[in-house]
Amino acid sequence: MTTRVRFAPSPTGYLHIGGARTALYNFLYAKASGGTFILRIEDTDLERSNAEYEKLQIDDLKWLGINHDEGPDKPNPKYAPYRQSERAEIYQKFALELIDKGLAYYDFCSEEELEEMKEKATREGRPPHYEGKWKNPAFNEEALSRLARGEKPAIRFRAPNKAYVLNDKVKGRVVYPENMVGDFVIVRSNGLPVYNFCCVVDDHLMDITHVIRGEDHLSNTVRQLMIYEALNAKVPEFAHVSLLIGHDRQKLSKRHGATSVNLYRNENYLPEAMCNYLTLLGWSHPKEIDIFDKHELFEVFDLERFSASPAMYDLEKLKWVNGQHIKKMQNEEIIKLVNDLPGNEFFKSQSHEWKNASVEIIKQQVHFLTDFPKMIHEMITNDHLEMTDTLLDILNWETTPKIISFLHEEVSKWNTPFITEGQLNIWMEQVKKELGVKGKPLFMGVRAALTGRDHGPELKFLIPLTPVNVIKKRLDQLKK
RNA sequence: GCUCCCAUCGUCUAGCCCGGUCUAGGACAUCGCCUUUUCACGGCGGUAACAGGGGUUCGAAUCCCCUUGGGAGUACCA
Repeated sequence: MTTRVRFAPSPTGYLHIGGARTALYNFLYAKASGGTFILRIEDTDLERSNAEYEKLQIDDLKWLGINHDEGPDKPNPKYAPYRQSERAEIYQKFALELIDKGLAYYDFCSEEELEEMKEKATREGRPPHYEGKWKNPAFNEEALSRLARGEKPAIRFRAPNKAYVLNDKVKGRVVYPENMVGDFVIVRSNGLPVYNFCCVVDDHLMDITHVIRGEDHLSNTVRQLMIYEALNAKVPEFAHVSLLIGHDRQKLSKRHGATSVNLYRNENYLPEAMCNYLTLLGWSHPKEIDIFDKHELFEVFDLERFSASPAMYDLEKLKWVNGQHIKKMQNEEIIKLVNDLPGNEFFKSQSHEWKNASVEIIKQQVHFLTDFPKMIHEMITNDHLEMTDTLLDILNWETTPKIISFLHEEVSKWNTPFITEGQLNIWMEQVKKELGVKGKPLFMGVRAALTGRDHGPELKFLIPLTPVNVIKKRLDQLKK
């Protein structure tokens, strides 16, 4: 039997970092085991679900390169549909079957009655389990007649009073003691089924073999085990991955800042870097390496190397990972991406040769794609002089004004758009011989004169990339 | 409250299942040095952890128990 795994988000918001991580783990496991990765939309909560969010989440997954083999947009007729809201009859049928078998029953209790029962139980120190009259089979007939009259009951599952054991791939052996949960609702009175029920029905019908999901579902799993049993369905393997937490060690949520994938997408983080970092939050590579592409994991990913404890989401390491991926990228690829960045007209207008040369030096020292335009502006196109103390100091050296005068004259004679490295060397020689300047005063003086800065990449790389008219403007200002 | 889960450097983690090879390894961050005209990158090095207490054992980060701390669940949410 081939492996079938699924990611089952609720379209109630943007794709969350934690969701992306779960999706990624499922995707990787499918790839590693030659299986199928399925996207299922859990939209039974009509009030909170929204078709727009479904689309946005799928977009974000696609951006991350987490591609599903089956889903609402790629249906396999054998398993479709993939939206729970479109599977109502299926759940209805299964629920009715459970009622027939006496494993579930209609519950006509009102919200108030339920609330009251719960309060009473808590007051008396009992677990707040359902104890309403409809649990009693003696009321079956009354239930049927009220149903015939058009009343709308919920359907409640009769929770067996016994212990359950789960052999979780991450948590190990988990024992749910008997009486841990009471009878729970599987179909609401409005006819819509509830998560714990449809999840099992779907996983069963879709032949899901491994359920990889967040640890927040671990307690709920006992309910699902009960339903698998009632349905006489094969129980899949479970892997409950630990949660992502914020700096306060609480479950990661909106108040921790940027927790939606689209935020990182908008800031031009590399999707491959995001995946890389997310993978590391709870899973470790057998060779202990920490920079890799998804496809490099297809061979080695497994369920055995998950950490059981929660992981703190930390931007610092993500920043570093992103930088590492930039260094790994081909210049051509970077050029394409940088070209599309906003506010980047200068870069776009340059020759391919120029782009390649600038990318080559800049990629060595940045962490983000957006640093490219920033660096280009800062080092190359900006003709505004920033008078730092260090720069002022350099300008006050007795040799510097001589260098400025000399270069001012030389550069003004220059009329091609760029200065060549060869020409720069000639000038350096001339300054050295004719003006008698060498060492630090030479390099810093020339740097100050040509760049108007006290820092930057090596001059021999930088100057051939800088337009002559920018250099001229800088020299004009310095001359005064 | 009850139930379940978790516990190694500030952070992510290796090691734990199959006790000795661990004076606990790697990575991020941090600090120092080297390289560089400067910054960055890079290289080298440093600081830094087995939550506490009991067992079991010749020997425990590794096995068991308790305590403490953290997390999740306890819905006609997912």
